[in-house]
Amino acid sequence: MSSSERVTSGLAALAALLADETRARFCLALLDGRAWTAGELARHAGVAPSTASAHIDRLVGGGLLAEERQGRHRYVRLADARVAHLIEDLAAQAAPEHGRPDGPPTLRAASAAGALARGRTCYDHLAGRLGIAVTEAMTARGLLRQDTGFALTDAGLRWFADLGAPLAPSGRRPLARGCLDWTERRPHLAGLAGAALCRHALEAGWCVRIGSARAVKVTPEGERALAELLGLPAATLR
Amino acid sequence: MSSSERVTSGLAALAALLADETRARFCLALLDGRAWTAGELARHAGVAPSTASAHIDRLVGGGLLAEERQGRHRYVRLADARVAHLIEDLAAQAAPEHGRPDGPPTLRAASAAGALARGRTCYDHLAGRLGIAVTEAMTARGLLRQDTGFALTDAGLRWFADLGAPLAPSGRRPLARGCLDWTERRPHLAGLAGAALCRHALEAGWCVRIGSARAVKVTPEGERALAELLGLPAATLR
DNA sequence: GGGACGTTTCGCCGGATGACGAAATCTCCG
DNA sequence: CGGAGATTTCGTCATCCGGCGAAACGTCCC
Repeated sequence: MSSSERVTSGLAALAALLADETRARFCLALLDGRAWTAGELARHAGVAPSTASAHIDRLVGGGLLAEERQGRHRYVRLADARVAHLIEDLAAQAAPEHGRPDGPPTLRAASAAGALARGRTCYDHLAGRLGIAVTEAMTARGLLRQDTGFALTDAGLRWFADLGAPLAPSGRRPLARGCLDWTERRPHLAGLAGAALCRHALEAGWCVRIGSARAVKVTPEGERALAELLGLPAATLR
Repeated sequence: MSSSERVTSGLAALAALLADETRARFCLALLDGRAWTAGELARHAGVAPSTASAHIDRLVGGGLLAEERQGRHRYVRLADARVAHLIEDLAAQAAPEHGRPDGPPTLRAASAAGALARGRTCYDHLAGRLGIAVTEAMTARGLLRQDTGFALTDAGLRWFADLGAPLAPSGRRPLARGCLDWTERRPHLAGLAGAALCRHALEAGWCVRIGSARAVKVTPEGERALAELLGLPAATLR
């Protein structure tokens, strides 16, 4: 009983951390995987610095955020991939049903900005249309198996090695896992492989971050590489 | 902006549902996968029926619970497997670090009640030592692959078919997924396959529920079956 | 040294929320 | 029909919590 007692209050306490709009906004912003300063978060959420400070205290205390102090700055980021995944899951569950009416918005999107794939990062891996497209292409090529769960195949392991980003099982984080995309409603590749792919994509110039949000856009080189390595038609990303 | 606005409030609202101890207790109780009446939940949590009623309203309204009214009873259960998984994930994250001191408790447990495996159900699949043992045995036998993610192998698919519980991909729920066990700190089999296995185990008399909690114990027939089908030594479950 | 800047501490205020009990509803069953 | 039991509605109360601004504290840089 006392044990179940602890689990109950632990769950409630953890949920309480995310139950406030300001703290929720902080966490969603931090899903970009980078470290933000306390002041940046305060401005982002539109609250006073003192208010933000107290919130950050609670989030750090609750183990959701990790902090690193540098001089007069207080940098915070999500504690680890597991926390990031948890927040993504919650956001996915909370996402409005968004039955997308295929009216003007779709048409406008189709005719819009050239090489812009509606992609974004989700903590440390690719998400959005781009993330889904890559994940589907890998599945179609037999690099990833989604029919019986979510795992890389041996061919998938080789593919990463050939890419120059060999995957080494490390710690508790799984090599591959599906992360439900809350805009596309389908899983995209997460886990160590997802992180490695995203890192490689940014380093190799396949895509670049745009703005301060989590958005990324595919570069021409990226289109070529994805077409060659995964058979992804450039049109898919536009 | 308005979109990110909605996501933020959605996340906060969802978290707020679980941020109350009483509601958290309800949800954890409902993890046994069965339907409880409003009164049962009220007694379980030690609150007045009127209080419980209001909480259930909110949980149902938030989509976490599904209700079914039968006469003067109001039955509620978790809305679906996804909600159950979310709650398990949160509980796992919130679980105290539980560095288990291997003193008396372990010794006592080792010498205790004969054929009692410390198993339990997690919504609709097996968890605890039993769930882990089964998952590990399936992995060792090549029925499940955990090194590159978490997925059944083709041999695993056949194993379920041979068992008389063929798996048919259905809807959005994945065939196999890892569910982090918050007492064992390792993933056990969840998803459709986990549910099928648990259902089969209960129907075939491999294990029976004990008490009103989520605990299950393995029967002698269960020991025989698990030894034969998975090479699980009976001692593992004791 | 001194000013600018980022962060924190403190005290206070107003709104939100969970708890209860009493009484009203509703359903079942004798 | 009428009583028993399950659930809900309503009014009330106490508490908690997030917000702010002012002032203090540290660090950086001129």
